[in-house]
Amino acid sequence: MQLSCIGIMVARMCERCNYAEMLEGHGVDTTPLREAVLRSVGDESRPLAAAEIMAAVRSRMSINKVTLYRILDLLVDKGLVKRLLAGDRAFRYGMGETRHHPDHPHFVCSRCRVMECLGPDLLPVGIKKFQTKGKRIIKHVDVRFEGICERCLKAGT
Amino acid sequence: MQLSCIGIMVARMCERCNYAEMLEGHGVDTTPLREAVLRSVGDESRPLAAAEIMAAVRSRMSINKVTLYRILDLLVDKGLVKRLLAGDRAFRYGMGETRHHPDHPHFVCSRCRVMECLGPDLLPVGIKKFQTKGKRIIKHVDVRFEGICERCLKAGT
DNA sequence: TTGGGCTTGCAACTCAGTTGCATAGGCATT
DNA sequence: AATGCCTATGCAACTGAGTTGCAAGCCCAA
Ligand SMILES: [Mn+2]
Ligand SMILES: [Mn+2]
Ligand SMILES: [Zn+2]
Ligand SMILES: [Zn+2]
Repeated sequence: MQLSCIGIMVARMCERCNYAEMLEGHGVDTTPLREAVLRSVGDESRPLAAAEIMAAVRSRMSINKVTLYRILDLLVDKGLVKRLLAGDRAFRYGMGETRHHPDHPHFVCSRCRVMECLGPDLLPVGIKKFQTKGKRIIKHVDVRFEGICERCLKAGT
Repeated sequence: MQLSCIGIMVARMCERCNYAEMLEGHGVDTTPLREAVLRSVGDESRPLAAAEIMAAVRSRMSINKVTLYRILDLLVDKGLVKRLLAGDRAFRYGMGETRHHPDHPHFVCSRCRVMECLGPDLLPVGIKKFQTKGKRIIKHVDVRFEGICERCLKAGT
């Protein structure tokens, strides 16, 4: 089923994800707030700042700022969510790697600071072979493209 | 002349850089503080946080926090210095690209958060070809390796 | 029913950087 | 010399994003 062909289903970005199930699968007890936070991240096509996640969760239920940050810490810690750097002082949060969501680079617009996901095919080759080089241990590689996004380009100067 | 063969010369990381000259060459009037900030960045082999730069400058002269941030903004704006992301909330500052300092990726230790420069040869190939792909304009690509540094490995658990 | 461990909330705090406004020097114009 | 303007610097107060400390509520086990 295509995402573009329907109305009510479009609300969920990833219809293959059962968020409660994902939580339990990673050893995290499900609570309404945890599920709502994970859903807010998973339903978006781009990584969100904490303030955006808070707004999304609050459109459905009430949540405190501290609780949100604690849930995000937990989800990042358990690998369900990935904390990303956009170049400003606010972290972005996107879904962690799974079979459906392979590792991929991101693009950040230096004008509006919106972050977008790029295809995994844009991950430059030759990255894996550095994992063992030198005396340091390399755990992961982060590739971030920066420039001007389509929306800002259209908006002109 | 090799960096490793001498005593007194070792203090300066880059003996090819005349910092006052670099400032003027980028259209920035030289002042003692600007030169000291640029020197503090250029003399280090790794990118520094603002607090570290402040300590380095203050070992030679007096500088206010706001002045430091304004000088860093200016140097970044003029391309003399590059603002880098380490994964915590503090930016790091390293020398901008020149003939002597080509673009290169960085490594950040997720335990101690120290950032190190890696050789330009570790820049994965195939990055340049994405510059024109899609409707967005890509200005630069940032590659960041993360893991455990040599010092933290030696220090054990 | 009592106690311990989670989960959440609220207030206060921290850290890194920013803003507003004042002061001081340099140079040109009168 | 006096005036005005422009730039560089300093000081105090502020901001935004995230953190800490502690209390309250809930669940289940003993
Ligand atoms: Mn992504
Ligand atoms: Mn570097
Ligand atoms: Zn944009
Ligand atoms: Zn380390």
